[in-house]
Amino acid sequence: MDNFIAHILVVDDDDGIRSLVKKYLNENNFLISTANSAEDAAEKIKIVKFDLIILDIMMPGKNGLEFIQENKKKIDTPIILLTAKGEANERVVGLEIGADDYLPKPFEPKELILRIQNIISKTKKNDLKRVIEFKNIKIDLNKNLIIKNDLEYKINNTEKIILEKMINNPGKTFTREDIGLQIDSDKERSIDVIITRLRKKIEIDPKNPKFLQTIRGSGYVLWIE
Amino acid sequence: MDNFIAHILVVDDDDGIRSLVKKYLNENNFLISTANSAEDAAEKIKIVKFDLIILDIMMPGKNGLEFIQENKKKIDTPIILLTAKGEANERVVGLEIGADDYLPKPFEPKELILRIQNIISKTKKNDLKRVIEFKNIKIDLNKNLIIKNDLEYKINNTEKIILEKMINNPGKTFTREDIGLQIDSDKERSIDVIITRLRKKIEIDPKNPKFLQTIRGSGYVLWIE
DNA sequence: AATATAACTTACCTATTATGAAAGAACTTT
DNA sequence: AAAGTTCTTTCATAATAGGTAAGTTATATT
Repeated sequence: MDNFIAHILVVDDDDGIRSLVKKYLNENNFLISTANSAEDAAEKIKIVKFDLIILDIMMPGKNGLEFIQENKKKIDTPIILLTAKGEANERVVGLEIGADDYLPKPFEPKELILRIQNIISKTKKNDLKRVIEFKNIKIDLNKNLIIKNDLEYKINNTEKIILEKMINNPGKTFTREDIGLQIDSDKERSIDVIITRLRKKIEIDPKNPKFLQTIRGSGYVLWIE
Repeated sequence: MDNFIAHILVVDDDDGIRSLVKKYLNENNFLISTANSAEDAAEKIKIVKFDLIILDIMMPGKNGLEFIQENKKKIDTPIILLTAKGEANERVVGLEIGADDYLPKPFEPKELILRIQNIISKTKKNDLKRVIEFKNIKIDLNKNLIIKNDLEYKINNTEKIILEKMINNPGKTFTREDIGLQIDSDKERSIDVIITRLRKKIEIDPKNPKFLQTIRGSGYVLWIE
């Protein structure tokens, strides 16, 4: 009974809906937490890492869209929006600013489950790599180590956060802003410097980076293969 | 402007909606065919391979759900369902039997586009060529590299944009204006220069271009084979 | 063949962007 | 409090993009 599929945060100001959804999802093996406002939710996601957030758009105080705008980049938890029926405009905005899916009210509980499973399966299938190896380099995020030519280099927390993101999105270009959000810094110069340091550890020839490359005008990419 | 993103079949018994959707999607670079019934659609998919089907559920004769059940397994074209508002039940059934997404009426055209792009990108991602090889040349748009005779040449963003277009439309002549639009330049001479630079990287004998050829008075073509 | 038009090439210039080193500030650990 | 880390700042230098100009070459037109 304690073997849950996923931990979901349900954000809705309506007590009825919250408890209804909670009850139904509980019966279907999801672990549910709830929040009754965007502010409440913002607090909770600081503490717990959820697998999914179900978010009502219309709420007193901050609404769902505002919540997404403020938090989506920092967290990468998928979000399903609950929209009032017919509110096509809100759905558009929601998807544009980063919701992963939406569900127009009223919805069948069964549909909610389908949508949830769809999203969870997407995000769970690439479970995160912690140890990778390529060429003569081994990166071990569990031990905070990079091993290059049998030499061990320690990586600190910042470096680890960046590497973790990049390793799990090889080939994806990260802007300095992207990286900054992860490590909670808005100093672009600092990010340059951190990249330089990383290169010293990860690259065979740090002056001619093969793996951690610059995309001029855009940011940085990690190539592994 | 014969360069469509995707070929879409719109199935709806309502003339108004059909032509409206067709018009809007046309303006957004989709090639649209229409069918006014499930039966009609069934005929058309026998002949043409569409990239996507937009399907109204409620139609006289066979309805959308029946259409899916009878055809989904044979074809692997993704389907977006148009559902009447509030018909949660139909949505559930639709998703269960194989629709890929649904759109509750009324919808914003913009939302339709978003949904379409979402699905197309999933299915087409692997179709858009990012790495191609011919003769002794390999173009890797992911890594921004051209490899010729085992020598690596970096390509910058401008070159990449041009190459990407050309690679995905080999044999098509691009005017300088076409190219200029892509790279946001209206300087024809500049484009000459960029082509020259590209040839140095891509051609075995840049003075006698085999791949990136001039169509005098018109523009340039890329031949790959 | 003479002329006009179009395309190519080279070299140069400027603005932008990235890098590297070094030193100080902020934070942790001992 | 001292020592060690890590982040930030600054600044000088380097690399790159992409446009311009001008002479050269190729192609078409008469």
